[in-house]
Amino acid sequence: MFAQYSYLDGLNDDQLVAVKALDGPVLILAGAGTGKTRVLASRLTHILTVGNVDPRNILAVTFTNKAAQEMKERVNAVVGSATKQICLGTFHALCAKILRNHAELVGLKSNFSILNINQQITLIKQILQDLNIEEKHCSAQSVLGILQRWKDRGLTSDKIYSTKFSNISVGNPKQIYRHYQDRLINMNAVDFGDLILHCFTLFQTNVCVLQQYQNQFRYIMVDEYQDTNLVQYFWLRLLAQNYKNICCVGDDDQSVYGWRGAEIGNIINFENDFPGSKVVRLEQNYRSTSRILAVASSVIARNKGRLGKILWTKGNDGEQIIVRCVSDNYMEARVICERIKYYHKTNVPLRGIAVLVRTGFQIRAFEEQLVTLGVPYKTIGAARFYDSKEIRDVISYLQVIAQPKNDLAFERIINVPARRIGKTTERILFQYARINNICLTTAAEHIVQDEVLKPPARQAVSLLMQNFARWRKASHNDSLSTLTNKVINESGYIASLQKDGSQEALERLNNINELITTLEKFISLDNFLEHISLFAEGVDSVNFEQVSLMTLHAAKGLEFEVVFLPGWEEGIFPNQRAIDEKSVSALEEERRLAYVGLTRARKHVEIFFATNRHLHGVWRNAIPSRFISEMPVEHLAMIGNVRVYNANTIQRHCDDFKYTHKNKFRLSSLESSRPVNNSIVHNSDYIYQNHDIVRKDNTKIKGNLCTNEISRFDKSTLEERVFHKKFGMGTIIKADSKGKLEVLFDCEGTKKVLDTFVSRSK
DNA sequence: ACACGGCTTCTGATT
DNA sequence: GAAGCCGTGT
Repeated sequence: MFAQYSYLDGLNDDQLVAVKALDGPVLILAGAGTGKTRVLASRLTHILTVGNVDPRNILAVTFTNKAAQEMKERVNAVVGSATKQICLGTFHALCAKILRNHAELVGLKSNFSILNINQQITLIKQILQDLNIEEKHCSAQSVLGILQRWKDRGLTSDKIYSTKFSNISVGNPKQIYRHYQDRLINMNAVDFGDLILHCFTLFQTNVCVLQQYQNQFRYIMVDEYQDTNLVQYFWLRLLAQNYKNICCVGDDDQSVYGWRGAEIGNIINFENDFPGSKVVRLEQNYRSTSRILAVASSVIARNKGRLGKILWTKGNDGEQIIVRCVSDNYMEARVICERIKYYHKTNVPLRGIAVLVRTGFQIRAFEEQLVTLGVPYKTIGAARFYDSKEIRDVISYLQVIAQPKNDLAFERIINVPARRIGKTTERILFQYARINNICLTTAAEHIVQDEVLKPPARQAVSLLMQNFARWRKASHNDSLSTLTNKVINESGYIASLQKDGSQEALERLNNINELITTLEKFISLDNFLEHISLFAEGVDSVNFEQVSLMTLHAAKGLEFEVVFLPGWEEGIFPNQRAIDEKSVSALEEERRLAYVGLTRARKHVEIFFATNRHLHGVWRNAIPSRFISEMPVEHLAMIGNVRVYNANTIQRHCDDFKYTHKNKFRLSSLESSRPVNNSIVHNSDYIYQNHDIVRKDNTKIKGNLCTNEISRFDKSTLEERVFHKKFGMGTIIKADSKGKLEVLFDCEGTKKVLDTFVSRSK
């Protein structure tokens, strides 16, 4: 009966069921590569066509901007211009939109700022200082982490009764939370968690507003449901209460955002949460070879508490998965780039090749190697354009113009470039603002009328305020780029960089020019500021012939013909923190990431591990990831000196990691399991000399081979002679077990130095 | 007010 | 190995 609808062509039976089930709650369990996005887009089209629904009555929520973009494109291809009217976006973007319409109901103004992570940290630091809590006892970051987790669970500060989630030893987290929220409201600002939480509060406390949206959204679709957190679930449930037409799509095996508060329980319990729901499983895989599926399934099968799916394919067996052991991370980058060239020669387009890493910093080595080989690549999730200092500065100016209460932005640029507003003046200004409970801009405007400041300072502040008043006025008429040009010229920002004249300053000037070019794309200042708050990445360059370098997280939802998976070592992947947590759930999340990585590939997977890794400027040895031992050997091709450890051995080794302080762990007894020295000695590119690794080509001499020992110095080594690069020869007069030394230098007197900065004199 | 040096932290993923 | 923080010196 639907035969006339071309968007249904070629869907399999399960997919058809999923597309046609429009009414009531539906859960689509979509395994990797089972055509989920296609089903989602078809379903949206079906609602519009068969259901004859106005696009404005559809809410489509995704988790990432990338997914939102992709869905927009797919739906647009079928239904055209109506797509624009669908309420489609990430949770955060949609909530921000709703909040701006009703800001005053939660104590905000509609031009509120959205703080980025650094601003959040700065704010927490200020609050800790206000409350006389020393950061030694609780770092701003850990405090923020706790607040975020509370927000993820829908807990406003008045709902915090016990502090059992917290490991803060000093201070009262609830009190910090309250102060933090007060300051945010004062600054007319929110953080990421607030976007959802405020919106949820808005719905709870304003029935009329809630009803308005409940009535508007006749159909709700949620992508990546496994990644939603508790407050997002509450939010969805409120909105779906009226029509109950909610369709959630997800895969419990690809839930990898637990660290951000995602509740895998949301998807596991869907059938209980939404009574009368239908569940559809998509299990036919259209992407990978059966070997890849077998390996991926074998790994993920070790996880407990899955909903359970069995992926199958009509495709070929394909080739074995390659597991390659290399001596170190530099070699790893080199070999992978060689392999990229190899695949490229056999007619795999570069865009079909990806290197997927566990952590962002790994990307760099591949970038360097690809640059030297002249292979084009693109990175996703690496250092971002909007993060550079000069761009942040310019944005702060723009924020102060559009959001006068944004104290953090004001603080950032109050003396940038230097305009003789120093620490003293700043302090006076801050105190004035706090005492009178006003924002810095207002405080500055007041204070220049008084005699509080000495004339030079007063004049400097006055000039700045006049500038801002003028720019603010101009912002209503000028185009965004004209305004920005005014700001960077009249503030002296450009002049200070030109005066500097260094290579670095030139680069900064270039960056600013680039920013001004991108500004042309935005229709207003507000529009631009919203964009940079909610969208991590700029515009994706057209993905022509480029290799993709990205994190496993960023790769979710993508597919490639060839996938390289470097760094499969205990401590890297699974990540050390997941190992340290010693919880089953943390490791299971790592395992799901492995599953995501493996299932990105259509034809070829190559897994790498290095026996030595240069990390934090120090050489460390490593053992293969336990995930390698979880894969069926018959599907693997092992290359190099591969030594696979079984899970028990690994657990024992991991127990041997001992904390000495904070995050730095040291190895105590891995003597018997060091493939380390062998592979170095046998590797033709390196020479192993006196505990140092020296490259044969003499390019670099880096660190010690085994610096991960207990400090070389203690009480027994007092009086010993040491050499320091800066201070020369000296005698140890104090030493603790953690590597802190006090040395009496022959020429420089007594200095406190670290173990790692001195060498023993023979 | 600002430069400089010593030291610490980062590198756990994203909105 | 780099960026950022803090204390000290000018």
